Amino acid sequence: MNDSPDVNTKSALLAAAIQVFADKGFDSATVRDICGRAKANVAAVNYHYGSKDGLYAAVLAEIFPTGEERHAQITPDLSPEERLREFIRGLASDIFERGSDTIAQRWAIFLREMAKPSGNLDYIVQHHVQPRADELRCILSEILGPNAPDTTLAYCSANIWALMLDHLLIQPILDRLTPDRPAADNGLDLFVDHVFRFSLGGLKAMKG
Amino acid sequence: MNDSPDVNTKSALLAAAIQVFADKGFDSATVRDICGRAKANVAAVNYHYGSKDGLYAAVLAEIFPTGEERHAQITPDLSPEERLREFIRGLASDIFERGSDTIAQRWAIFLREMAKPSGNLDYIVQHHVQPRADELRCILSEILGPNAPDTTLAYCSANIWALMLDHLLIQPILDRLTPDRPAADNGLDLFVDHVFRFSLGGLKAMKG
Amino acid sequence: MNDSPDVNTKSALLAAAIQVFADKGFDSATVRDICGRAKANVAAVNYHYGSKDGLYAAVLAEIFPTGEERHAQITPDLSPEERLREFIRGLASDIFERGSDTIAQRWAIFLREMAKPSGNLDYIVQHHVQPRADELRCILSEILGPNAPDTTLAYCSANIWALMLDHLLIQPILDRLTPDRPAADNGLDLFVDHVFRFSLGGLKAMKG
Amino acid sequence: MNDSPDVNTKSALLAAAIQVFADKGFDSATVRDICGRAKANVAAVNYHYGSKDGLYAAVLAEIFPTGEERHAQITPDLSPEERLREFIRGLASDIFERGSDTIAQRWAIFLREMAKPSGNLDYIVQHHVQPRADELRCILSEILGPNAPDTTLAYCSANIWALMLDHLLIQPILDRLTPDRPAADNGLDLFVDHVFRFSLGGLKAMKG
DNA sequence: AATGAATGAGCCTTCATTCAT
DNA sequence: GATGAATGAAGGCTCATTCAT
Repeated sequence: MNDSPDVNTKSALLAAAIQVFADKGFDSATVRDICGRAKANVAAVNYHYGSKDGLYAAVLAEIFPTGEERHAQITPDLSPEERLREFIRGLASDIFERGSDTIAQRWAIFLREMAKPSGNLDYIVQHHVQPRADELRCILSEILGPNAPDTTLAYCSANIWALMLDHLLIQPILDRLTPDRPAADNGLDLFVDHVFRFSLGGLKAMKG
Repeated sequence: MNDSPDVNTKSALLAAAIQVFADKGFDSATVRDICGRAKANVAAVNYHYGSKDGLYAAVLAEIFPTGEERHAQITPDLSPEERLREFIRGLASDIFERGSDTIAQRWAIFLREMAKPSGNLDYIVQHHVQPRADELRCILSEILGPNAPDTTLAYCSANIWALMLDHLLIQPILDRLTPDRPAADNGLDLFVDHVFRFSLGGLKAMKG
Repeated sequence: MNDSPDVNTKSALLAAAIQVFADKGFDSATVRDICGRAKANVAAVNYHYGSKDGLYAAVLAEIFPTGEERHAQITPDLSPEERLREFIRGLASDIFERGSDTIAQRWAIFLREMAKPSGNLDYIVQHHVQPRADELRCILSEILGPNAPDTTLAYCSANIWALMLDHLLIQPILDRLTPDRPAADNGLDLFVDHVFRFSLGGLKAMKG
Repeated sequence: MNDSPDVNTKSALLAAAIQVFADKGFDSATVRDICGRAKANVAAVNYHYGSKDGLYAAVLAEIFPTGEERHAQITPDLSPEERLREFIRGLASDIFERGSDTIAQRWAIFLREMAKPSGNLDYIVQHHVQPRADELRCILSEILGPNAPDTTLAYCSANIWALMLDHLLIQPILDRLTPDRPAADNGLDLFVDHVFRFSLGGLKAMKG
């Protein structure tokens, strides 16, 4: 894993930056903090990434990879409903699988980016969201049938995203509203199941 | 007490602060900017609100009023379904009614607060969210029937919130994903209708 | 004691100022603090005393009164040695009599004024120190005899002052050097006695 | 390591700080002033010393060195009286030797520290005063003999300090009381001689 | 006679960045 | 290739003071 005694300053910087940006947000994150955690010089960020913005862009590129590698795995011979379930499960495990810190940090950064989009949101949407959105739209299109108006399709697609993402967004509220609720990440299957049934119910209602 | 040319520095400060906090976020907002827009001295914020934090707290208090004034208006003789529709309509008009800038700014601030909760989120949840959440839960409880498990109730409640709020959260994404989609705020009734049908479908699916 | 419900703002201000100036020094004292303790408006100092400097001058005038009222009490029919003892005793009780806070505060202010003389030191010296210095010089002159050179007289005078005052100046050092030493103010007589004997010994040595 | 045109910002900063702190006192000294005199950037103080406090601590450490280097020079084969004279002479030249500004500034800072002790007084006393105080006490102990009570020893020790230091403290007063007196620093030997004789006289009086 | 509001200068500190080595 | 030193702009905040009432 080690290229040199100090691990490789550039990637240590990146790793530290992910932590700090996720934790503090872009504005409140400081170059000094990042360099400190990476055990690097204050000037290291500018040296390796040109600027704080450059580092942030690099972080996004690292954390939201181009995403070509996924999705193909959903076998097309399943029924659309089954594929919806798989889609939901995949997204859910992305969101709640706290095993890897990287995932948690990705969503923290994502959320912030949503709350105040920087120029980099384009990048994220294009490379990370778009492929999944296309996949979902394709599934819904099959479920709703060919006659479903575009508006309905768009709305429903957004709805499913909503059901998933809001668990992300809303968590701080739920923490305060019902502090003793069952943790979502304990019962991932339960959650996936629920969202799947609710979504399907909603979709059918739109169809009928 | 003062309608003089500069209207009242304290409230001018508050108004400016709402704008700036909504636009830049707490960290990136500067006292100087706020005072500049309020045509007040740099020291005015500290004089009137003690500190930047104090001003922020005042902004939240202004923008998320204690909320006692609402909710009673939903007549209890309506069917639960009708009441759900009314609830959705009310929330939707809160979110999308762009007539008053204040509402847009409130949600911008709300979103940021969600992405990085400060100590003030407690306040918002308690005074603003809690009453509405109670109301929704009450409605859902009637729709789902007395036998619905608590988990389901909690999930469904969160789901409805999600369907509403995510239009807020997701807008920057949709802007990039499908820039030419029909604007939600043009067809408020359409949106309300959709969410209502989708939700009801989902709820029924949970019940059956 | 009360001229009006709020005691008389002007003198309340003065009393508060003495406390604060003694405690913090002129530079670190703040008008707000003083007004706060006097339960007066922020503008009160400027209103009543023109400025912070004006208030400080008033404090000095209050704390170092013109001093005409004293000294006559030392009966001239005592021997010069006895009069020296009385002088020392008088000064010592001024310095160490902690019964009245005013005295302690006076010396605190005096010390600061010595460490960095402001224009007001002239005032203090003229009104407060001069009369005592004259008295001491007169006593010493008798003890040393008419042939003592002026230089010696000046030095000796300063020496006696030194023996007294340094207990003021040096206290913070002694506190750190020998924290468990016998407190000077417990044995005032002891202290006076010592200084008297030591001084007399010194004086005789200068004479012989 | 650097003799370049600007000599070394860090030490230039220190030199400037000594001047300014001595002249204005800690509270009234401004970082801007110090940096200005050192021809350094405003941020230089924080960079090199962490804070204004840090710089002040560095100044004290510079100006009151640990003091191990002295004292040994007084040859133990002299009589106690001779050693007392040497002690007085050494202290006097410290205090009045205006050849080096540093010494004058040291005492100015010392005086202020005495008038309002900061946490750093501990440092000064420990490193600078303690060794000299021990030395003096040792000398006095020999002069007063083994039977002298501790109190007397302590008092006498303080007395000698007083006779020396007060010329520092009292100078601003004397300037105003007898502006035309012979300057002490012109006749250093005279002053040393006087203090020595006066002290010895006092000590003998305590002994007899 | 007295005050609450407002002011502007100035404080220490922190920031991302650049420069010389 | 990488760094310690240095920079200047800007940050929030505090201060004594003034002004309109």
